[in-house]
Formats: sequence, C-alpha cells, structure tokens
Amino acid sequence: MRKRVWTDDKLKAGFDAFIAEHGRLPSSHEVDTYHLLPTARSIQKRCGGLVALRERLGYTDTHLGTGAHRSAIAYEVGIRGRQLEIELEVQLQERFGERSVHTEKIFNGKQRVDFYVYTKSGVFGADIFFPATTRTMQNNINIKMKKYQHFTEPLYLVVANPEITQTQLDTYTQNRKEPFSENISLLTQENFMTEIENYEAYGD
DNA sequence: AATATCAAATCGTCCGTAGC
DNA sequence: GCTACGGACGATTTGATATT
Repeated sequence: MRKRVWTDDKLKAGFDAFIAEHGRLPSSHEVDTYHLLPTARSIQKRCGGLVALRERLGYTDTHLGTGAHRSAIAYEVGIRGRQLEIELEVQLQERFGERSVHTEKIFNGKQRVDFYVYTKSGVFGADIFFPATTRTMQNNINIKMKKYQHFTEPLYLVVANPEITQTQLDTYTQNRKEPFSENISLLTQENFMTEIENYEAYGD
C-alpha cells in the first residue's frame, strides 16, 4: 500500500464526508471503519487523540463519551438492561419455578449475578446483556470478568443482541488472551434457552 | 451518601506490514 | 533499520438508575 500522509485538510475532508452521510461526527469505532479516515489509533499517535483532533479541526461537542451524549447513552442502556432482565426472569421462573430463581443474587460479599438458579441437576448463574457490537461486548465482558473470577458455579454469559451469532461468540471465546475459566460459557440468548433444557427443574 | 451495574467512548499496548 | 500506518483487544472513564 502507498504511504499516505494525513494532513489536517484530508482529515477534515474525511470527517465532513462522514457528517454529510450521517449528520453527526463519527465515534472512534466509526473512524476505525470509515474508508476516508485513518484508524483511531493513528490519530491517537499523531494528533494526541480523537478528542484533541476534533477540537483542532474546529468541531463542537468533541467528546462523545461525556456530557449530553453520555447521558443519552446511559439512559437508553439503563432502560434496555432492566427490560431484558425482567423478560428473562419471567422465562426462568416459568421453566424452573419462582422459588428456584434468585434475581440479583449476591456472591463474594457485595457482587451480584443477574440470576442464580437452583435445579435438581445443580446450580447455575446467568448474566444477560445487550452489546451493540462485538467490540463493545469485549469491553464489557472484560469488566464483568473482574467480578466473575470469584464465581465458581457454572455461569452463562447471555448475549441478547440477535445480530451477534454463536460463531462470533465462539471465535471470540477461543481468541481471548485470558481464556474463560471452565465454568463460564458465552452463549446467544437462543442457545442459552436450549442449554437450560438440560437442567431438571425442582417440582412444587 | 455510597456503591454496583449497565453499555458505550476513548485511551493504551502489542504486534504486523508495506515502502523507503 | 525506520516510518507510517492498521488490526486486535485489554483498561479506564463516563452518567443514569436502583438499592441500601
């Protein structure tokens, strides 16, 4: 590939082209994949970061991870997360009985797992979440793993976003630098619902 | 008031490669 | 060897919300 020098003019042209298409500035992930811009890593190295570059090129709202942008994201995330938990709680209770499904169960002192389910075949934990992309999934799994290293029972990380396939999850699982411990599996919601059929529910 | 959680945005690190 | 970049991905920061 030919060497390219990313001048401010070329960078600004790239940003403006994205804005023309989408009506807003590209996030760092979008910068990475946009054909008229270098990667966010290059910008990091050569320009001192995306935020600094946006500022230098004269854009306003230069940090998409704070302030009003962040507020909007946090609000949506909160609503969606709660909705997901409520829906899965109903399904687990139907399958295993109300008394066998513990929601927001505390373990290791203060930390919580979304669901902790008692069955005749043994206990398991489940954490359901909805990452928009595999990239944000990575970030957030790594955050989760800090607490789940203290979780010793079988644990299912359930990806609720139907656009993420089990194949992608398997690839990610195999490529992790710090592999999951044996008790942890990463499943699509569909495959999770199939998996729990293997557990025998307690009767009344 | 303090803390855990959610998922996204950005920063930081390691390594690979094309062209001089 | 060196430069200028890209790919992959872990770490940190952020704000709304719920619980205590």
